[in-house]
Amino acid sequence: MTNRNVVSFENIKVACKNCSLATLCLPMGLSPEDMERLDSIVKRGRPFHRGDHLFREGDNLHSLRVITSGSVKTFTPSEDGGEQVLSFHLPGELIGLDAIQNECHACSAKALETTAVCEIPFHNLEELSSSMPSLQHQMYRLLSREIGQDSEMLTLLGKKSAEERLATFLLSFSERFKKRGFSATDFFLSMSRHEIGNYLGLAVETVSRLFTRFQEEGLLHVERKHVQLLDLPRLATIVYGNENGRSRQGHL
Amino acid sequence: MTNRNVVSFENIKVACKNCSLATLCLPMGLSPEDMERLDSIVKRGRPFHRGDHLFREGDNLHSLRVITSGSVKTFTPSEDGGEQVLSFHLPGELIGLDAIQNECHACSAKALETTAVCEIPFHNLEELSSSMPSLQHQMYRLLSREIGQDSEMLTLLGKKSAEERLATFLLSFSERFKKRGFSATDFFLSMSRHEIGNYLGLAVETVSRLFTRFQEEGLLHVERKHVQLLDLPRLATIVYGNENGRSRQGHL
DNA sequence: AATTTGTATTGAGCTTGATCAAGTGTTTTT
DNA sequence: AAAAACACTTGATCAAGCTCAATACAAATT
Repeated sequence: MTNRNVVSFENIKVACKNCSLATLCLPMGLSPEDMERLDSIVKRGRPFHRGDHLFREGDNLHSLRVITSGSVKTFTPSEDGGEQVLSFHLPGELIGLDAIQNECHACSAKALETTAVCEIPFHNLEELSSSMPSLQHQMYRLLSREIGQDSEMLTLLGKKSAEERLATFLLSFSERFKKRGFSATDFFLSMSRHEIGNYLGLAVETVSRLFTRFQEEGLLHVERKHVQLLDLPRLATIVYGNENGRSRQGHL
Repeated sequence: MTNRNVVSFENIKVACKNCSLATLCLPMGLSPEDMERLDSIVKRGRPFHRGDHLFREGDNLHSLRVITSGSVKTFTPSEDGGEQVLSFHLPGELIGLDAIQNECHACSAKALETTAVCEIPFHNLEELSSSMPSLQHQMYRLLSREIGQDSEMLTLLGKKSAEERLATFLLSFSERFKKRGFSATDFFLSMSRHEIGNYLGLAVETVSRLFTRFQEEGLLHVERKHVQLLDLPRLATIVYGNENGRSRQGHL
């Protein structure tokens, strides 16, 4: 017997128009009618748990996914069990874009904590965007943004010191949490030191030492995953130069 | 008096359908009719000379550009005169994709030698792709490909040793030249050692030393910009591991 | 042809951050 | 509650690759 009072996940239908993330997410800038059309192809499934794969390298591309709560890392596994963390994703962010090229995922994605996502079947999205210029435009913008973000990361890995890398990392999360209505100075990082190091091209030990040093210098307070940024201006100075930003490596 | 026998650049109209790069370029996979429509919005201007900017960081996005001959580097200049080279582009490659997000170029592009390009006004392209699903699809694919390439570069900068970086660089050019009908083992690099180092996150001196060492080890012959790869298999071993690929830094 | 300027190579020494190793604290399993 | 597994921190040492410096070579300019 089906109990009408039981709310099953399949029945939970949070529409884009009611979603607090709409201004950060794919529907950004769409008219209410367009949003409704987009909404009709979006699927909202059951949540993933810490460590679950959202998809694996080599999987066929079925859907793009938007994080609605929780967080995710994307990474390219290598034969020998190692991996390169490509990025960490927060609510409102679209993942799977690198799979469009070959209709096959080029990286894996794993939930860092309990995580809910909206799935957008790519075939439907493509079709819909064909008849909805505003959606097509938004797709171009999001794809382009991803490229721009990757470029910043290239600069980080190519030119910045360990100190600058961690400061950049922390400020990036600060801003992203702020945009989502959370504190810019007090937050929990869902990933391990190991994953931070991997992402930033540093050894775990270096990350750990830097956290300790930053704390000694009064830049932040850290206790395990809980981070409180105590001096945003000084962190910004480390990242963007001025008296503090002592960058390695030469000019061209 | 206008001499009808003088061919001016404005009159040179190499259509996509006659272009040898069509299979690598934006029109890839379009039907002849669709290609014709795309062709109608493409502009072919006069060539750029070595050192000329195709566009600068901060310029408004007018057009995407495809290299038709020559080569280009894209880079983000930093206040202090330094720069991060983001990538080197060969004929058939589309540049300017990172500008779609803000309709403003996020990097600069400079010709490394005499270089010709096709310009595709983005506004027209977007409009056209709205009524041409195959073109929209191709745009999604190209944007996605760029993201995938950036990810590979992140792995290179985050995990690979200097040796692996240069070997990867050389094999990448080898393959790209081959795709364009040139020799995979004998080619000229149009960029300086400085630019190679910048791109690979290495000092010029390291690049120079590696070229010397690779030559001593019989992997290649190099004289200034002229490179001859003598042992592709061994270069591949450096890049993709096996007995040779001694990579720094740990697994997760 | 000679000078200047820019680019590449080579050497010596140093620094940043990796590696190795041990120890502490936390979480999960039994 | 104890044990095991895991994550993080801290210390000591080492090396890859950067910096500085000198030189060689090529291209451009006079």
